[in-house]
Amino acid sequence: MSCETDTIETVRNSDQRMTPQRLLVLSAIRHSGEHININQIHAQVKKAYPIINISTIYRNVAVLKELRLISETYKTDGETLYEWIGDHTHMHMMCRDCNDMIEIDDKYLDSFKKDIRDDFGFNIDIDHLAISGLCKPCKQLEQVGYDN
Amino acid sequence: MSCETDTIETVRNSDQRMTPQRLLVLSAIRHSGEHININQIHAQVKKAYPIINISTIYRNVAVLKELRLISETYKTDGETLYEWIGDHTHMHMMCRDCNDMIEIDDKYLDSFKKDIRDDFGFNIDIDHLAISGLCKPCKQLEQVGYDN
DNA sequence: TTTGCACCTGCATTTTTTTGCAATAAGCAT
DNA sequence: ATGCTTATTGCAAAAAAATGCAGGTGCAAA
Repeated sequence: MSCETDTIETVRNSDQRMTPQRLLVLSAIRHSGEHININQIHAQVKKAYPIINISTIYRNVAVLKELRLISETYKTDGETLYEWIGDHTHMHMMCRDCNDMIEIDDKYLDSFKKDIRDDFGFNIDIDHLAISGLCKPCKQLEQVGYDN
Repeated sequence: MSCETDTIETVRNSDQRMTPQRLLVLSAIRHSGEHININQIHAQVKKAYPIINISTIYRNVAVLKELRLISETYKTDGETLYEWIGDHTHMHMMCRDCNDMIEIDDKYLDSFKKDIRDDFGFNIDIDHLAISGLCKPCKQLEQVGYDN
């Protein structure tokens, strides 16, 4: 896989080493459908490398996040999810009632980002935010007067 | 303080009770300058109520957050901060290099919120997000070719 | 290929956060 | 005021996450 090669280069070019453990963490995240949490990564990596320690997972995830190869999303219910940063960057909207998450293309942020850059000089990362709110169905339930 | 009265009503109207512990957590957050973390809340409450348990702080913070009296912000460096939700709602931009945080008025989100509501029916909360990015000074350093 | 240095790992330990449970107390109704 | 129901608390214990350290290992340079 050539994309794997890019990844390895990215890691090496930054004074970091590509260890088997790190590679496994990386591919667990990449090959999971979309979002994956620490325990799922651990379980996945264990299949190929049973003795790996959970702290190694934590530390590798921190490194990969730092390198911006993966994104970290704090769900509003507390869970932390990781995701491969591919080309279709997006953000997350999470419903505060049903906890459902929808993905929204980054293009919606374009003008917001521009305003912030113009007025504050702050350059927003197209990082993955879990923005909380009320999804359509829950909003409708609320309007019907059906409390919670 | 009449505002305190409103708060107490909010709590009572939702099947929750206003205990001395809860009130102290509430005012610790309210009277802190802006952001405050769990340990700071704990330390603050202890002054008036020395035997309070840290788990009580965690649980009260969760309740107050649920009631939307306080906001919870995950900084990109991992720290979790709490803040009283007053009238001047705002969001946070945190620099991924220097970790400095700036506050930005919610009005900047208005058109973004409208777009999301129109296209997805999702109603974004004016919650406090810590959006990561590069602040002006760090961006300039980067452009000078001064790595990290 | 070999060497050397700095990064990484696993393990043990500490710190932080969550949870179960019995006792307590808030606050509504009488 | 008093009693009753049930949320809340403190404590202990569990679970989750972070950290220190000594030995192992990637990998660039010789």
